[in-house]
Parts: sequence; C-alpha cells; structure tokens
Amino acid sequence: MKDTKGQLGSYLNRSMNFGTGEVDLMFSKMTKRTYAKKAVILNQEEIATHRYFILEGLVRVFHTNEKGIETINQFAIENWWVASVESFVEHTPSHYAIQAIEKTTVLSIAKADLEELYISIPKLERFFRKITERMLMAIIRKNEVFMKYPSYERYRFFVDSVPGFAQRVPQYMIASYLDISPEYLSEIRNNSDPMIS
Amino acid sequence: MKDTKGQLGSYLNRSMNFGTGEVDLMFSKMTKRTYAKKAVILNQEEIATHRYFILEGLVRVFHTNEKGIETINQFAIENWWVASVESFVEHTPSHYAIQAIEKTTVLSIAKADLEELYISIPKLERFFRKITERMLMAIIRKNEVFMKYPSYERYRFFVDSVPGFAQRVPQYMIASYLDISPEYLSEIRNNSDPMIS
DNA sequence: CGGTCTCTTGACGGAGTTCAAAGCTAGTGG
DNA sequence: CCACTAGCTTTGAACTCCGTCAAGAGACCG
Repeated sequence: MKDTKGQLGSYLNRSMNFGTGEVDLMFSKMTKRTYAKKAVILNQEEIATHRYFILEGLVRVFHTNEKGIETINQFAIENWWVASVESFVEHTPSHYAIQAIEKTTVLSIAKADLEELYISIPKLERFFRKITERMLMAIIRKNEVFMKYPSYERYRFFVDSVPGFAQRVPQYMIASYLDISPEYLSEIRNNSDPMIS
Repeated sequence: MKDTKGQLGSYLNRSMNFGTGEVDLMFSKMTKRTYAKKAVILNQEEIATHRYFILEGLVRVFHTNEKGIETINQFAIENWWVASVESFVEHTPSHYAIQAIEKTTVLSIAKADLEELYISIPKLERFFRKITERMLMAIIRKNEVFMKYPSYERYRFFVDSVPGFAQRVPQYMIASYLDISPEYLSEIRNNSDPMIS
C-alpha cells in the first residue's frame, strides 16, 4: 500500500508550509476511493458535493448535449484537483460529468468539510485561492491557444506540451478537447506539416 | 464628490461582512484614479503590479497579435475587479492590455499591499478566493456559449444578457469579443432572424 | 476468432473569413 | 454652425477551413 498521506502532504507543501497536524486533520476529512476505467465520478445534472484530488490516474470533464455529442473541457492527472466548479460553488446541477479514463484513485473532500477546514486551518483558504488562480490561468491560456492558432497547430501544441499524454488518451478524445472533428484530426496527423508540400 | 469609500464598502458587504475599520484600512491602501476615454491602464508586455476595482466606466482587456489584430477577451464595468491575472500572479509580462472605453474611475491596489491586507484582514483572503471563483465561472460559462452556439446566437445572447451594454460599446469591439469578423456581424444584424425567411 | 471500438479516407457543403470599396456618423476645428 | 475628416458600419464576391456523412480498415478484447 502506498503512502497516501505522504503524497498529499508533499503536494500541499510544494507551494506552502503546512504542519503535520494540519495535514493530518485535512487527511482525516478526505476519503480515498478508486474508480475503474470508464467509471463515472460525477454525472451530468448531478450536484457536485465534492472536490477530488487525483492520487493516480487520469480523468476527463465533459459535457453531453441534447444530440448526444460529448465535448471534453478538461483532462486531469496525478496531483491535480478536479471538480465541476460551478456546481460545487453554487449548489446547482452540474453541466459537466467527470469520468475516469484510466483506473483512477482519488481523495475526495465534501464541501461542508472543506468549509470547516478553511476555519480551522486559515492557510488553506489561501491555498485554495491559489489553486483557483491556477485553474483560472490554465483556462485563460487554453483560450489563448484557441484564439491564436488554427487546429493543426493546436494539435502540435497539445502533443508537445504534455509529453506522454497523447499516448494515454484516445485520439477522438483529444479531438474533442481541441474542438476538432475526429476525421479532421486524422487528416491533420497524416499530413504532419501542412505548410510544406 | 462621490462617496467612494461608501461605494467600496457596500460592494464588499454585498457578499461578506466587513467591519468599518477593515473597510477603512483597505480603502487607505487604494488609490483613486480617473482615465480618459481610450487611455491605457495597462500596456501589453508590461508587468501588472495592480488590480483595479472599477468605480465608474467601462474597460476592455485585449491582446494584440504580431499582425496588429486585436482580440478582446473581457469587458468590465462598475463594481468589477479587473487585472491581467497571470501577469499579476506570476510577475510576468502581460499578454493583455487594459484600456478605458469610456472615461473610467478606478481604485487600484498594489500586489504587495494586497498581500499585507490578506494578513491583517483574513476575511479578505476568502473574499478574493470567491472573486477568483466567480471569474473562473464566468470564463467557463463564456466558453460554454462559444461551444454550443453559432455566431448569430452568441450575438443575441450578448445583447440580451447585459442590457444597455451593446449601446456603450462599438460594434467592432463586440465582434472581436464574440470572435466574429465585423463584416459578418454586420450581416447577422441586418438579418435579425436567420431562421425565418 | 467475432464484435465492438477506434482510426482513416474521400466527397460535399456551409459557416464564416478576407479583401476591397463605398456609405455613414460624429466629433473637431475653423 | 458648417465642413471635413477619421473612424465605424455595410455590401458583395471569392475563397477556405473544417464539419458532416458514409464507408471501410485496423486493432484490441473477451
């Protein structure tokens, strides 16, 4: 068995300085759970009551429209927090589902427990302010890439930016994330430099 | 002269409960300044050292690419915070400029002062966590609209969602914000319901 | 091995861009 | 208070990226 608390602790202390008592307290409020490949962590339309810290594995956050078309908004891997933010914050039905792409182990924390922890560990408030800032910056950067680059460059960008990631995720999911049809992504790939030729 | 501190105070207490001493302290660290129409508040490539609380007026946040094409990412009006978040948080050159569209009055706060305030007024840490969450949700919602709706519906959406806003902003800026060419937006407008006819 | 899931190929069409030019409008100075 | 100019909006034609549909070819798993 892995040292789960150790992983959480060293993650928390990468950017701040929590005492062992604080890490213990936080850990005591979290629940470890493993999801099989393709298991659903949160259903669309469900109210998100938890945030998840990914210990191991890979998940996707996606929306399914009336026609049944899925759009992936986010992937998350080891040492990332994932949640349906709007649903979690506003207690409203989630526009997104969260699903394990690989077998995934998470630590989950309930909203009410997190709010208690904010009070008993004031530093945590700052920690989550920073997490939220990072999420915001990640989205802004993603939008920049979408604005500035045509689809074939978005693909290169994605492949280059997270090495090894493209191997863990099926092509059609990358296409969905990049907002390209799977057919067109296939065309892009087999035509690796559309500027030459 | 307007009651600036009063405006700040009642804004702050819309979602939380700050004492007069706390509002006074915060206000004492902020600087009021008025920008003329078209005045630049933050230049692209400059490092953002301040966050701005808009007392009155209207600004845009935009990026100019190598070809000189401007892309507007955000508008902000009275009682909104605006900043180049990534630049402010990471002390890196801003990818965005901030400019007044109308004559605009702001209260600005320096990063160092804000960090001191987080310590002397712990509630403020929570306050800005929530502000950041709201900014994040706003971007996520904007992205949802972009994914789900074609350009003419994005336009309707925009016009309907912030009444009176379309009158304050020139058309070509709305086009830029909605990621539509000004020519095509013009076509959309003179063809108000493309479903009929 | 059989079936389901994934990736590829090609034809076609349409939403939206680009370029160029003309019409408006509103602010400015004389 | 008018005339001019600069900025904004409209129009139209040509073009292109990329989506959709349909069908086939692999590939992986039980």
